[in-house]
Amino acid sequence: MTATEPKTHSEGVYASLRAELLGGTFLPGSKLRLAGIGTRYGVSLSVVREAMTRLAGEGLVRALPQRGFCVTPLSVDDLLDLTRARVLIETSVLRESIGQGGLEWESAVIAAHHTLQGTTYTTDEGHLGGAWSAAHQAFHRALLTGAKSPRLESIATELRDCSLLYQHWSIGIARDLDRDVAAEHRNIAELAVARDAEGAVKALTEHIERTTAALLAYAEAQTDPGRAVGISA
Amino acid sequence: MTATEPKTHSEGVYASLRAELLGGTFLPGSKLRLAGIGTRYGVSLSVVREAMTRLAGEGLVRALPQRGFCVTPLSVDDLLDLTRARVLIETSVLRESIGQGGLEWESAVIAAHHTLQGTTYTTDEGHLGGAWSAAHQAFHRALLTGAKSPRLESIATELRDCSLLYQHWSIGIARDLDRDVAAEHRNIAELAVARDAEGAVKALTEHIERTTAALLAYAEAQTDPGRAVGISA
DNA sequence: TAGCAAGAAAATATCGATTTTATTTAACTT
DNA sequence: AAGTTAAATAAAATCGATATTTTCTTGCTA
Repeated sequence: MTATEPKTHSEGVYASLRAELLGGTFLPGSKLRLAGIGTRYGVSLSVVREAMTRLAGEGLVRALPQRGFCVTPLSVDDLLDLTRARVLIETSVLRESIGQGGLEWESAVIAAHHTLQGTTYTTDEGHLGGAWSAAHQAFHRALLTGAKSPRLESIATELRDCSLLYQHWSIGIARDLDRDVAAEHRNIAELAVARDAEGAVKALTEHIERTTAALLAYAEAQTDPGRAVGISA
Repeated sequence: MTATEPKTHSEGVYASLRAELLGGTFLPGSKLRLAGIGTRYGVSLSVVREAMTRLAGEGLVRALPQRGFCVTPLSVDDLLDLTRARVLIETSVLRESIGQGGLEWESAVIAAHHTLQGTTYTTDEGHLGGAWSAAHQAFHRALLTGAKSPRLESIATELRDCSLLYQHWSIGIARDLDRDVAAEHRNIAELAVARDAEGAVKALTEHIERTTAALLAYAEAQTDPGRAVGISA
């Protein structure tokens, strides 16, 4: 394991909580009681609060003044906005990445793709595997590293993390796309390394939008019980 | 005044501290002692810490594990990256804004521009006026509201706020650009409202890059004492 | 005098308790 | 029985104090 020892207690709780959130442990919109989390991690309220504040800044959690924190509630509107933002930013950065990336960038992309390919998609319980999620994020991140823009990279990553919150509530349909997704990734990687900017951008756009479309279809299938899976109309 | 009463103590300190930071009160890179700020605002360390954590999330402050917080240090590299990110995002959003904005958007742009025009650029002491800064940010924000994308708007605003940190350390040269800046704003507003997307994008790009160029020239003029104004090579 | 080490001082990170605010429950009115 | 108010409970926000860690100071050594 490459788990760097957290310098501070708060940092550790932040990281763990973040992993839980991105792992789909909590129901979207559900309340996060500070005391409970504090005792669970064996720390004081202060450190939970600090971790929460940080997560709120990233948009994974929402702060409700005088009412604590809750997991960011999902909505169709936000999913559409999020998708739009992701497409706009990730494609722009990918274009620059392809234009400026060197050999080390190509290698990173190929390596990340290889790792992704070799990682199982779901766990036994049918949930998104943590390892796959990590590899997936790493792959998309690698695509953008050629642009050498820390700011843009981190913005893109943050948005991608947010959209991960949505993906844990649709694993049913996601399974149907299993084969497609792998092909899409291979396609994107190949086009990027071949320096076909427009092709890669198109493939990435479709990749992102296809996921959203699947999520929307799933949300719609839940005619009324949108609440049940945490997606409010 | 439209100053909404802060729901929570922490919120109030956060807002005040934020205003101070964007107002150029502190030297970039300087240490922010929690105890001092706490007593100054008459609150406990906890609330200062929470405010700081939030500001760190926005990039206005930097958290140094076990060593507290400092104002985000400035660097030429970061300024270049920041500019690049701003140009990329702001122009993309502006394009969409011009494409989708309705009459209410046009009105908002015109109103914001009018306010900006009527606001004094600097204070007596030669510092950037708080009122002008606010009007300036509001104008640039108004330009993007037509896109109707909360996420993209807030990302753009956050980046613009970060770049504001740089602008307080170059007011000397900024004065030379006084007339130009006003003309640039008028130009951008007119092109946007006239739905000349490409023209507006070009004008906005130049506007942003011109400011950066001025800052870089200023930084370079400070041959050695980059440290003195908080800009490290 | 420069460099290092030990001790003192200061500052941060964390805790446990208090105060304040929201939420639930229960009693009461119409 | 529905709605409303009031007490009781639970939770969050804040505080003041303690434990750690860093930073500064001072005295020593080469």
